[in-house]
Amino acid sequence: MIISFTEENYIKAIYSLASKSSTQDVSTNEISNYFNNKAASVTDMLIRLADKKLINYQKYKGVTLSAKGQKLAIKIVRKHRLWEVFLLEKLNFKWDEVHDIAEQLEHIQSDELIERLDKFLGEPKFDPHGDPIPNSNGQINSIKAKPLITFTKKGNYILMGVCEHSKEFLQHLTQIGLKIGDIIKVEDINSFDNLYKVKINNKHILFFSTKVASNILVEVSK
Amino acid sequence: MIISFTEENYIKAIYSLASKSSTQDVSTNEISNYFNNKAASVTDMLIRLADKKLINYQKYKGVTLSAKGQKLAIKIVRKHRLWEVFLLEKLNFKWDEVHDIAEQLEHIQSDELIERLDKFLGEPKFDPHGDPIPNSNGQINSIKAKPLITFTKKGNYILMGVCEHSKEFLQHLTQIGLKIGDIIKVEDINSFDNLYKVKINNKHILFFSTKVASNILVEVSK
DNA sequence: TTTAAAATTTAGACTAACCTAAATATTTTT
DNA sequence: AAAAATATTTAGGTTAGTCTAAATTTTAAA
Repeated sequence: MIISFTEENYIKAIYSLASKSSTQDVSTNEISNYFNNKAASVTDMLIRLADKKLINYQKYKGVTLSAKGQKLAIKIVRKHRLWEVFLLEKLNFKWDEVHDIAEQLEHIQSDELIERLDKFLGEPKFDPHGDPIPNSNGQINSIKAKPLITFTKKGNYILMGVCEHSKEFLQHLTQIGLKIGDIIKVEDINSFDNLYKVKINNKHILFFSTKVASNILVEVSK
Repeated sequence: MIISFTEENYIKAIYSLASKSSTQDVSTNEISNYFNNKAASVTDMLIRLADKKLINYQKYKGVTLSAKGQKLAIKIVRKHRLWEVFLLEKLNFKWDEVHDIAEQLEHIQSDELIERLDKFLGEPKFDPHGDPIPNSNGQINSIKAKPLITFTKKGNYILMGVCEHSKEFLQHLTQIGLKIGDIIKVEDINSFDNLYKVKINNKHILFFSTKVASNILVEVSK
């Protein structure tokens, strides 16, 4: 069965929206907001995706991915994240530059290519933003890291990833000198404005806004 | 200006047909044979490509690429050949496997990506089939190699490339133990059936049919 | 040089993926 | 529970890229 570029993007969007939202079903409006297109266009596509058995769709009730759709979504995510690693590690792109190119590369059709790329990169487990890379069976390491803001105690944390993936946010982190793997020592959390006073890699002091603190994923350092 | 995947393929086809044919203009029929589609579909597309100033088109007279179209074609060829090198050298694909995947990869849009890929690969001058890789300015090293069949004298030649790019032909060459760079010593050319008796790398004897001899590109070895 | 054959274009139709406007369902508010 | 607001679908239209069938132009042959 031929699945178009556009259909793949819808499947990925549904997967991503479902994982972010608390409810099971993804609504037509959520999808049209995601793509900045019209709800009518989304309905059109949902009918097509349902015909192809990629989603479970009931009029007015929203959609969930079928087993087949789920498998496809995870495969696309795997490809996207592997290509991001390639672009960063091999071609020296920056972590805020890799997403857009990987958006294109993820649609290349060749199972052999994915597996060889995976081996070439040394079977990485995480992409440059700290997101886990599904294995070839579609299994995904669930990440233990949580947003820094959920921690209210002083101590040492390690930066494991980000929730927010926008260029602007990633560039901001780079600009203040933060990267994945950095040790973040929380020295103080201001009780009035919730500002985090932290020391990075035992070197320089920074202050994290709640916006930063809620969008970086950390683990407690041992 | 947005140029679609399909439009790019037409530009590439016109480029390739023009370089193979003796006449200047490429006809509608040649293009429809190339794509195994209908002449009417081609006419439709030619009108669109002419609107975009990518080709010079006159009803019933065939087409040539405009300067803009030429530039685009060469860029696509550059991408295609660089990706082929990547697939062979880095991912260990065989030379008969790289074409189909490169057909997809050549449409990825990112000038930065091409230049970084080029550097990563060590700025290769030829692809796995011996075809020259255009540089970033669109200049192409013209190849001096000629089909073995054009040589009628005994002596030493080096296999520089192939004219025929089909999987079947490439697999045949691999199967008889021939690869680019091999030394071909022509020991005899049969005057009756034109069979070439050759010795490869001073080791094993082979016989080349005229089909093989006319589809491999060689240079005289010094 | 007129006729026959081949090549090419035009006309009209189809699908994918989008759109707008109108109709219908669902949810929220009063 | 009726009215208002919001969400969703339906109906009908658009463009890119394809098709078939018919018309036209060019080329080759008699």
